[in-house]
Amino acid sequence: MAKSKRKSVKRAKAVSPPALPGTPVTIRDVARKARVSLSSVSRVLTEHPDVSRPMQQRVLKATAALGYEPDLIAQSLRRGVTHTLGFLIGDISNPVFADVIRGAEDHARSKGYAIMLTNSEGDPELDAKYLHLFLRRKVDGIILSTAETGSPQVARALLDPTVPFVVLDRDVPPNSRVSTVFGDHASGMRQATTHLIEHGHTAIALISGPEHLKPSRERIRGFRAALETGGLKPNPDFIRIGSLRPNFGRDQTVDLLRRAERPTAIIAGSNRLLTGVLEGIQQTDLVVGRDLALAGCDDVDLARLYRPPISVVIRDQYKLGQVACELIIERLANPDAPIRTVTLPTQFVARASSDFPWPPTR
Amino acid sequence: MAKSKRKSVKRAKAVSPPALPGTPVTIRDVARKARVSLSSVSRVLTEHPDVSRPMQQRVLKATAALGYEPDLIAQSLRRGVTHTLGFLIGDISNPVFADVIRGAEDHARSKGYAIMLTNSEGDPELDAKYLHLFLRRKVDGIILSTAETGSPQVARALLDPTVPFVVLDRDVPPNSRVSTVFGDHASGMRQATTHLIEHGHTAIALISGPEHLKPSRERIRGFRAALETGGLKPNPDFIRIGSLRPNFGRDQTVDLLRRAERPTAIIAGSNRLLTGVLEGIQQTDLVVGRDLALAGCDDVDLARLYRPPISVVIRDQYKLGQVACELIIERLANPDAPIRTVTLPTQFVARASSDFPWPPTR
DNA sequence: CCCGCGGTCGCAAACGTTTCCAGCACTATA
DNA sequence: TATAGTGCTGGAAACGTTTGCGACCGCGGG
Repeated sequence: MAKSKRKSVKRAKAVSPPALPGTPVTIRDVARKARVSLSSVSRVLTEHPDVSRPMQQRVLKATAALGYEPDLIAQSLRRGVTHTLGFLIGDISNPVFADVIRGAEDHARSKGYAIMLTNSEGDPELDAKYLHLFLRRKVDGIILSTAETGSPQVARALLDPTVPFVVLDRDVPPNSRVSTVFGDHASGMRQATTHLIEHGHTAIALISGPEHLKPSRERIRGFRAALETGGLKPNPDFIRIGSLRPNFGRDQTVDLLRRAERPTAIIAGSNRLLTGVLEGIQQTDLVVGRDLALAGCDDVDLARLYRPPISVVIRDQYKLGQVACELIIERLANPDAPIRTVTLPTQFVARASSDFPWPPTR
Repeated sequence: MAKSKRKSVKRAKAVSPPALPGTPVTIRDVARKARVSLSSVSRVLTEHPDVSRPMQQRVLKATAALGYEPDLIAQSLRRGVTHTLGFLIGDISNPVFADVIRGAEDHARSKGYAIMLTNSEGDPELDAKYLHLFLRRKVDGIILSTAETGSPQVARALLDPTVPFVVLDRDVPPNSRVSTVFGDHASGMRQATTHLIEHGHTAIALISGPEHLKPSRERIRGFRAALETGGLKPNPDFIRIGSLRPNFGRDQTVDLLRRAERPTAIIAGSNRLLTGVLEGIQQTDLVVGRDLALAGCDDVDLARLYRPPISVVIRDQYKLGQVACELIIERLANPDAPIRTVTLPTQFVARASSDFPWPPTR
């Protein structure tokens, strides 16, 4: 192997930005150019202490000259770590998830992790299937925001997880060894309900998702608590518990508003229900802010820009994603770190859709 | 050239099948259990023709018994293919991207690909940086939906791509060897403008993003074309070209509506501008559907549920993501497949915000 | 003079696959 | 009977890293 000693101009000083990745320059090429062994190159680049300064310099120069960058796949195989997190999302169409993903992705990236995203479209079987795929892809941790109904296989995976898990706003089986992040939905809903009571409403309806979903359950709890505190007896007919789908919100709304004793205020128990509720209201001839008061959940564009603007229970969705990531990376850095449960606050924001006295002065 | 007599004692021979649940089961365990060689196991599982039926059966049985599944990282390293696509998104907060991602992810998954998502938050430098990271992670292809302003490094990567690229709704440098998917924004905007003209409007304003963005440029083109066809002279003061940010929409709207000769119809040239335009309108005392007509782009919840519902130019966002994925996977399956440019249709949907005669009969 | 000892470095064995290649036992053809 | 296939199998070399281990060197202490 005769090597033409190409005394090229020492362009070490000169910038060497080219060599786009994908070009197959391996650690072997660097070793050859620097006239050292593979292991030495590796040690220099991983900042192992056993490197002399002269060699370090030679290696660094060669690395820069060739534009070498370690192959992350090979690194993963050897180190058993992929620096990748899986984010399993049950319903990506929900606009709040844009923020959650953004929060998670921002934080992950800042810590050198990439996020692999998959969407189970509300199907519990797919939840299990894609979870499995994540594990086969050897992700280092998993963020789980599952469909409405849990899957037994997913539940089993949570009992004895092989990688750090964090579950968003969902119940987990007892004795699960996973972290969780919850929103304090009860508190926000309580504030919203109290707000309506204080403005004179006594016939308040809640349209909510199913009780087996923690957020819905909490909201119902907050709603009832506020009624009790306000000295109102809950009218069972005004509590419509069913599904999170917009159609449910629409149908229940139409049904509520068409009866003789109709509620004077409606609370939509999720942002997707809110769109249904609005559709339902539009099917009657009633006008929000005049004929009835309305409140919803999550600060989506729709709520903020509707006319009148709609009061909502807000939470920091970006932070939700961020905290989820933090919990995982914390456990990745220190495998003995404890399982944690974080509860994020919610807050009611009054807007024109409900912030007027009832009955309306006219 | 056998250099050393490799008499290394395969110590693995002695190890017994581990029942420890934490221990990963590898192809070696399967081979041992089925009493065949590594290569045979691999051949069975990759459905190589050179396998006898008895051996196939033994291997399959052992595989099932041990619950073996190939390590995807090792497979990637060996095969040089990761079955992963990178999706670089400039602005994940934009609600239309939920559908785009869903379309891409659904299709990718159905073809055995996973999607790695990253968000550059509109920063061209981050675009370049994360693109680079994707390549280091050895993704098989990249979907690019970049920030408003392109990065020179990204542009350079498009000229001589190392993996299949597809660019969404953005100009690419001449001679780029990448596929693209465009929306036919000109057509939709032309329909919208014509609709307004036919309803009696002669003073129509367009608030648009910058001309260096292909979608904005196309929309402006469609707008002008419709005016010309309708025999109207474009009023330069009514064409506000600037940014896609909601604040721009708001400010321009306020400015337009506060002048003596105000437009009787406004078209928002993107869904994000629409939110700004609505804010702006709310700052005046004008009412959409009575004092002015309004149209926007993209069928976001806000437009559909606003009161009155807002006319929009729609496109199939889910399909946008899906087609992007298809183009990449097509080229992955057949590396000689040609670069393609796909244009997806847009369509104007008239709603109450504009679907009334002007001047309004009253 | 010998020994031990940091400080460096290279060799080669992993990590878990796929795949080239050679070898074997048959069978079919000449 | 020799020859040339076939059909199936195992060995071993990759893929590009990291890292345990041993070796070499120069040096100071006994």
